[in-house]
Amino acid sequence: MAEWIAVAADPVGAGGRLQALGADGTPLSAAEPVDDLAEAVAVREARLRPRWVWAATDDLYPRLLDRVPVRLGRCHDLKLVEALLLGYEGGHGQPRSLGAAWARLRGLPVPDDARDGAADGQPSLFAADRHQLPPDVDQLTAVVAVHAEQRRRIAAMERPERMRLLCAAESAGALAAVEMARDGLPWSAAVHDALLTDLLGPRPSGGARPQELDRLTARFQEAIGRPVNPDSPAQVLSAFARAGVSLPSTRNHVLKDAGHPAAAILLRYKELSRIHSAHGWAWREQWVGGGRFRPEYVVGGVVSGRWATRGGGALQIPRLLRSAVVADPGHRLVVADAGQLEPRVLAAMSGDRGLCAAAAGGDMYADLAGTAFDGDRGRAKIALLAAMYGQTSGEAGQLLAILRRRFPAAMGLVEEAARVGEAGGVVRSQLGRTSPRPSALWPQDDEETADGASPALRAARAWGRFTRNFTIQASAADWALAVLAALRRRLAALGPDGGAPPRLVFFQHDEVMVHTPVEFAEAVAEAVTEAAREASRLVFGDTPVCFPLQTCVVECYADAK
DNA sequence: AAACGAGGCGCC
DNA sequence: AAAGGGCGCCTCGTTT
Repeated sequence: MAEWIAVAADPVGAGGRLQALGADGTPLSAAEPVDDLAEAVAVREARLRPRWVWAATDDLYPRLLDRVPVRLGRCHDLKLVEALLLGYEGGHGQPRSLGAAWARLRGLPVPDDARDGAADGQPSLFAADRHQLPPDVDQLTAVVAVHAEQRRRIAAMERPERMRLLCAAESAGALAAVEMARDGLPWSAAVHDALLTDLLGPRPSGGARPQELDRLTARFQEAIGRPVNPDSPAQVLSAFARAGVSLPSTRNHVLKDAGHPAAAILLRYKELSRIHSAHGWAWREQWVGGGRFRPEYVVGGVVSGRWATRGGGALQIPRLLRSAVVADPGHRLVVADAGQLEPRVLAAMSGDRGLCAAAAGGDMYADLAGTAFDGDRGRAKIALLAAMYGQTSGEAGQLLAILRRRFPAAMGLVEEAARVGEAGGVVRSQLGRTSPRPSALWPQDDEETADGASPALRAARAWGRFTRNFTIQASAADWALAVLAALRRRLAALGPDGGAPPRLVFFQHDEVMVHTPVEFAEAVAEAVTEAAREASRLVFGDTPVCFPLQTCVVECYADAK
């Protein structure tokens, strides 16, 4: 019956308290103590499918899952919502814990989030500490009060329905993040090992260096004529200088054009060295167990709404290693990737007629090339990326002039976002996620320099590029989160009771992966397509822009295209 | 010994 | 004319 139920876990033990809430957030009944919170939540989930209201998903949901294998449908994460609302209200960076929100509500001194368990990774002894609540404040009371206040704040906004959607999607993402961290990404140690051995030589014992890295180091030193450490950019630069090659840096694109035989060897060394140090045997020991790679996702870890990860570099799995991601026997991976998401977002947000027409089809860049760039798809792509990132150097400058002439509304949107940022203002995503303000130190000194670009001016322009990109990147994240939430709900409806249901196992900005028994694979692929359609309508409304989610069913991630 | 910024590169 | 946005994590080399 109750659509919303507030939850607080007891400081010690398995118990807690629940309280049903009405449509405006006010309690419908007295708080109900329960001995086994996880069991009580599971029972009510099955019966009522409410939206669970609690201090922080990353704190409570894992503890529930430790006791009962229940999957919850919906929640309202007070900490994540508080961060969204604070940002919207211009208060980025303020403490967002339950205790901080409570203190602001009551006009009390606001505790900082420094000892917030979720923030520093150090779980504190008592749940009350975790949420920064004073010892004399009842947690459930605070949950109910802060929740009601958050709903009031949302209702007062210009577009409350959009912020509600954003809060729901962010909270659903928090549920998914906990579940994905527990389920893990299928990872074949055998395939990974074969790959490493093939590239680096047999696994060295102790802390020894792999054969191939030693061999490449020796070859590089011979070619450059000095015993330099290839991992030291400073040593490498001076060695090249002594060999008569002056380089501005040791970056890949510089080395590619260095015109010295040692450069090619060094490039290969750097490629393999990175694999070894970032995703080698030591990495696997630390992050892979039981055939699963278990990273920890940090929802709300990026101001644009993208997720971050803690440990394991889950969002940087090298393409080279994707063959190690293999479905269990009898299972498949459904990999879905939103192609050209950001330019499509730009089209939908700006409503630019020409760009919308291009974004109605399957390959925007190709379409654009045909209408504005003499059939040159590569230039069309560079132009659009430059518009969204604020690039002006090289050929991008000319291409931007074409965009400005042909797609004035789209260019107007990103240029206005840049101007706002340069002036120290904030911009918002489609659903209302808000950019931070530039640091308080900015803009101060404005001493003119010879070329006219004072430090303050350069900083302002850099911030303009940030707000320009934020508008697009954060709106793309809005859409991706909405897809994730919609897909998660559809998957829950798919799975059998008791058996192994389809599971979300990976989410990376504009890409999702589901691990599923083979008999559900086609249904999962269908669910992905429907989730994309649903998210597009929810986030962008009635737009001609198409947001295709390319989906493929594979046994191995490397086979996804 | 630990902390930090810089340089660099993986992913989107 | 104007030096392309976001992240995590590695190593180096210096500072504390």
